[in-house]
Amino acid sequence: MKTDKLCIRCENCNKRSPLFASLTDDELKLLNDDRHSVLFHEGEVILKQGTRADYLVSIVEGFAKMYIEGIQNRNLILDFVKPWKLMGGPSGMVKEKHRYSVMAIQETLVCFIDMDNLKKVLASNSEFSAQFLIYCSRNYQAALDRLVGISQKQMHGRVADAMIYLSEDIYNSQTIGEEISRQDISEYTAMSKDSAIRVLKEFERDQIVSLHGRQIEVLDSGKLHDIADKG
Amino acid sequence: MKTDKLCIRCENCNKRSPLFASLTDDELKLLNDDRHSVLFHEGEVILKQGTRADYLVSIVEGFAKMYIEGIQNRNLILDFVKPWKLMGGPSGMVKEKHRYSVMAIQETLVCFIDMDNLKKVLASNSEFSAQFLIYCSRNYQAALDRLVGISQKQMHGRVADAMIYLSEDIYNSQTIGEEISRQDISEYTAMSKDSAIRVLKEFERDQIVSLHGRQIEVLDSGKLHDIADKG
DNA sequence: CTAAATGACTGACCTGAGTCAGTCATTATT
DNA sequence: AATAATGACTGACTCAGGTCAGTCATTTAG
Repeated sequence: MKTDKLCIRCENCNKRSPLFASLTDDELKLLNDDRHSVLFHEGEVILKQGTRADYLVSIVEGFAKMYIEGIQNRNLILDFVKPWKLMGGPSGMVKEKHRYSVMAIQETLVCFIDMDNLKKVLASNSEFSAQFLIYCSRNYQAALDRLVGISQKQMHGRVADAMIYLSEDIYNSQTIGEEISRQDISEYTAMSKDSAIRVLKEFERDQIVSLHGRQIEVLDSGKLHDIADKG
Repeated sequence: MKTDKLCIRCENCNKRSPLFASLTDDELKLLNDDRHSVLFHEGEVILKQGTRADYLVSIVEGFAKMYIEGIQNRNLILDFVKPWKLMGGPSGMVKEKHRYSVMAIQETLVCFIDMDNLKKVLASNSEFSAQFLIYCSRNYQAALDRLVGISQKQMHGRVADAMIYLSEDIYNSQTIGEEISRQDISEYTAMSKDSAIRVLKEFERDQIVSLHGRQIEVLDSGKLHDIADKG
């Protein structure tokens, strides 16, 4: 594990996480107590479902997936996460175990922030507390959206959703990188890997995407949105 | 609409909502400004998806369902709610429109609390703010649980989940009341009404439940849990 | 009192989507 | 260089679960 990339002084990098914008220097210092950075390699588990939620986890650099380990070893990917996503907040609030795992998809630098310190800052800074509440609310709403998508759309709609999400929100590009496997797509869309491959191939046949190995290029974003809307 | 049941003085009834326990009398008074109670009849919409989230909604008496109006008029019931459930918080925080509707299943008394007043109290009372955050986190976690249940369990498991939820969490009784229709069960379990009926009938055949009209009596809660766990 | 509407229920049918077995190409191992 | 392992891909088969058409019992409306 390399150390040269680790954040020793966190005051700077904290300021880049929009949520931390409202914190005073003193409050940032408090968060930095017991804070530590760790570099994870591809495939390594950053946060494991079932462990005690003692830390807030912040992605500083890299790329990871957040997933629930469900029934019979089936995973459900909740989100692909990049800087400056925070994780573990909701579980930390209720003093429970983490309800999901996080795994690095690329080399990923992560900061662990002590939950007790977070709570102190939440109690002392009402603006920060309001922002944090907004962040939790957005998580909730995103979960509701996925609930509807997964329960009411069929395969084509769900894959279209995934393509839109990945290209527009995650990659900000027509090209979805090769770090996303077919298996990942199937776990994000709640379907079997074979079915995901099949649908992607149909999209390629219909000139909606083009496939270069793992890399996926969105050719017709309009059609993608149509399919996603219709279900 | 009857008025004799309406809460004119809310200080008392506020104290029964566990979330409000940490509020001072002054803060309660602030919440009670612009607060109003309304009695809804069965089938009436208490809160409509898409309207501005200006109020926090609190169920004071009665029984309602919280549901998302999804694609092609298909609904997804998120929750059956009874006193003292709060709703509309997450949407209110992000100053957006409500992401779900709420409909009275029985005659239901509801309090509307002004969102701006709520925010003032959140800012002034950090203990309340922490409690509110916990409430939002629990909502989020419940949504994650449903996400896994709906995407990874098949019909029998999902209906078993619904029976357990209704009898253990909502009715606190082996008997699920006749205000829950088959359609409601199908919208809670994300399946067609016909399939829900079919599964319930199989459960009856297998002595797991007994059906008396709309009323459902849980006979073998152990078997129900087995089915729910296996998926 | 009759007619229409509603909701539980059932059987027949059909299709969306998972499973399985296997090919091919690429990468890792010895 | 040969072998094993991995992951994308495909076709054939199966089945869970949705749709449809219709019955029956119970309410509601005229």
